[in-house]
Order: sequence, then structure tokens, then C-alpha cells
Amino acid sequence: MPEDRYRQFCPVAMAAEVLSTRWTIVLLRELVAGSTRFNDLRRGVPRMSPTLLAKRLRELEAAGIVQRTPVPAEPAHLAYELTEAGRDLAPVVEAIGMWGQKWIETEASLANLDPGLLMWDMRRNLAPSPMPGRRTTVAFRYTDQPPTRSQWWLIVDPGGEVDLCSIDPGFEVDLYVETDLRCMTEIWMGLTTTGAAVGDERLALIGDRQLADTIQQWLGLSPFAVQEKRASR
Amino acid sequence: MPEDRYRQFCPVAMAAEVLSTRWTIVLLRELVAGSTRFNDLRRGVPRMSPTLLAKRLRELEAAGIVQRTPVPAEPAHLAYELTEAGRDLAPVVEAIGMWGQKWIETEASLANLDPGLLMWDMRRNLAPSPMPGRRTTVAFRYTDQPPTRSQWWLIVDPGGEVDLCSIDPGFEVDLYVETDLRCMTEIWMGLTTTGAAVGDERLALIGDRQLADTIQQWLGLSPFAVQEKRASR
DNA sequence: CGGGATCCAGTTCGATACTG
DNA sequence: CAGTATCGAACTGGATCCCG
Repeated sequence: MPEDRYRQFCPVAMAAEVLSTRWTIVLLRELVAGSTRFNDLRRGVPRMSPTLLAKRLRELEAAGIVQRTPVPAEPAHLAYELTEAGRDLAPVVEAIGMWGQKWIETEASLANLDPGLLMWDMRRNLAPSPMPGRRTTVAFRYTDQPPTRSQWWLIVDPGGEVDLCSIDPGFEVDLYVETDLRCMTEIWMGLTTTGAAVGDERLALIGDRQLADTIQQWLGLSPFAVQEKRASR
Repeated sequence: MPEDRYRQFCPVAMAAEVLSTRWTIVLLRELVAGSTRFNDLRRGVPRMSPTLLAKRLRELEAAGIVQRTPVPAEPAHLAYELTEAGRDLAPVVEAIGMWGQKWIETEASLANLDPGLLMWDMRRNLAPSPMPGRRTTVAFRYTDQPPTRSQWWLIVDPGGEVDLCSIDPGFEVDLYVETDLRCMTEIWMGLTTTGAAVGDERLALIGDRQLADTIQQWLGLSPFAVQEKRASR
């Protein structure tokens, strides 16, 4: 730990010593969003090396932001949970995200498309009311992606839990969503809507009519989609 | 410039690429507080090398957060001003500072005392109503500091402008403030008050009675002093 | 004094491989 | 699943110098 890099008593500087190391803010976003397991966190920060992730988690623990607790069901496995101080960082993460949504140029963001990350994010907010008594399966196909990254399944069980698969779970599919990755990402970020995308024939919905017609309701968007963009396109 | 270190379309990650490099948040605090000149910025981030400051300013300019404009009075000199996007970062800096004030342990902050930085911060918010028709001079003496860092003068001219000197300007002093650096810093951060410090004989006020009696009014505090501390002492 | 540029040494990070 | 180990590349800080 660098300890006192800034050596300023100012609260901004003291906080920044913990928060503004590489990856820390992105990791916090994942923790604030609710991930607690090491490998769940990795899915949210796939380009961060596991070494650095482990190191950052230790630093956040030392700073009183994260506590590691044993998982009740599976001993010898750990969960990383935010402390009260950690949960109090939600306004910081939100302020940064809102600024980013408002001022980062669209093209710069869309240069970083990633289907795994998009699906992992969508999994969190997605909530189609499941068919009575059984699960609902929505299959996504990204027409512009290589085979291993093009097909994804989101499975909502009757209890409302959402699972993400990148290999066919074999369940009957209630709705197929076909589009390109950029279009789906634009929808998720609130830059366009499913209706507009269907109208432009960039998005096709095949299957259960009820599900298709209500998609804009049950397909959760990014928490920052509500912030209007100001940056130039 | 590292360009895309995170490669995530998420607005938090895109914003963090600009904001969470070393020194950037602390520098932004100084810009948000109003400093615009290179050497004024240096006084707010004295431990940052001029090389790195120049580099960060170029990066912030490229990110659309800062614009460099010629100083009207002195051509060939530059001012670094926040753009609209830059001013919009004020809530981010404020959220970080509020979190720091609430959760950083007092002793950790007070391990980073710095009289120059404290005086530079105090200069911004200080506003004793000047004596009619002439300037007001307040002299600070830190009894625990080495000679070159122990004496400071704040001079408020009739127009309300505040100047900071570390060498005797030779003006008649209206009020002497004598204390140790830790005590003055605690007052500035809202951890104690001038009244309590005078009562404990940690702070002495010598000179104009009116100025001494109203010090808690005209001595501005840190913008984060309003946030109650929760961290353990 | 304002506004940097250069050079060098020390850290930190990223990529990849590997383990209990 | 939950991490370590390793090594080169990139970043950072400090000192020094420069120029108008």
C-alpha cells in the first residue's frame, strides 16, 4: 500500500488515496451493484487480473469498505460484502456514472462493446414476469459477433432469480432477441429504445407475443440511462 | 495517454479512465475551488511534480474538462479554466469529500498536517469585514512549526480580496492568532471550534477585540466541515 | 516568477501461467 | 472456486534545468 501518496489532510485527498487507484472505482461499481463472490466480481471486471483484484479487495478491506465473510452454505468460500462505509460510497459511484453518461461521447463508449459485460449487467435488472408455474427463457443472438460470443440465454425462474448462460441450457425458449451488439448496448444505455430499433429493423423479436410487446417494461436499463447525454456525438 | 485501460462501455468506467489517475481528483478539487493559474494550482497540490501537473492538465484538456485560455492582462500567460463539463464534476468532488469527512479516521487525516496547504485553503473562504477604508491583516503563528513554516499573514483588502504571505508584509497587524498547527487544522475541518480551543488554551487571539470575538464568523471552514464524522477516532 | 521539458530511479500494472 | 507467481511494460516522483 502506498500509504500517503498525497499527504494532504483534505478529505478529498484522503478519500482519493483509497478510491483513485486503478480499477478501484469500477470494482466498487460492481460491489455496489451487489456482486459479492470473487468470480462474480471478475465477471464485472473481466480485464482486471485476478492478482490485482485480490490486492484491491485486501486494500478495500483494510480501508473499512469491504468485509470478507465466510459463505454460510459453503464453508471455505468467501463473500466480499460492503460495510456501512462501503455502502455509503454509492453516491460517489452514482455521481461518476451520471457525469459519464452526460459527458462521455457516445462513440467513445460504443468503441468498448462487450457482450459478456452487457449480458452480466442486463441480468441484474431484467425481470419479465415468469409464466405461471414455470421458468421464462429469453435467448439473445448477436448477429455480428463470433460464434462463442454471439449466443446468450437469460433464464428467469418462478422465484424471480435470473441466470445467465453462454451455452445452450436446453430449455424451451420463450422469446428470441436478434440484433447486433451495438444496438443492444445502445438500448441498455438509454440511447435508443426497443421500439425504435424494431422500427429500423435493427432488432427482431421472435416468440411469445406478450413478452415481445412488453419488452421495454421487463428489460431493465442501465441505472444511468435516465441521465440525458450532453456530449457531442 | 493510456486510452482504454478498462474497455468497458459503462459510464462509470469511461469516466474513471479520466478521473482516477493519480492526483487527478485532488487537482480537480483545486480547479473546482477556483484556482486557474499553473502556480496557483501547484500551491494546492504542492507534492505533485510540475511535470505531472502539466501532463494532467493536458489530459483534462483533451477530455474536455479544462480549457486553457490566455490571461487578458498578461499575454503569454495561461489560465486553466473548467469547461461546463468540468464544472459538472463538482458533485463528484463533493461526494468524495463528504465521504472522506464522514469515514476517514481523524488521526489519519491529522497525520498529514501542512501549514502552507491549510493557509492556502483558508485564504479562499476567509472574509473578515475589512476596517472601513483600509485593509485588515491577520497574522498566524504556529508555535510547533519550524521558523520558515510558522508565520503566515492573511491580508484582506478593502475590496474583499485576500492575499496570503509567508514573509512579513510589514503591515500593521489587526489580530494575531497563535496556536499549534493541529489545532488550527481541527478547527478548519470542523472537528472543534475556536471557542473550545480558546477555552482549552490551545488558541490565543491577540489584538482587535471585535475581530477576535467574531472569528468563528469570518474564518471560513472547509466545505466539508458540515459533514458529521462517523469513523472511529 | 510563470510554465514548463528532460532524465532517471522506483513502483505499479497487465498478461499469462499455475495451484490447492 | 479462489486465488498466487512471475516478469516485462507502463506509469510516477524527484531533481534539475531552461526560457521569456
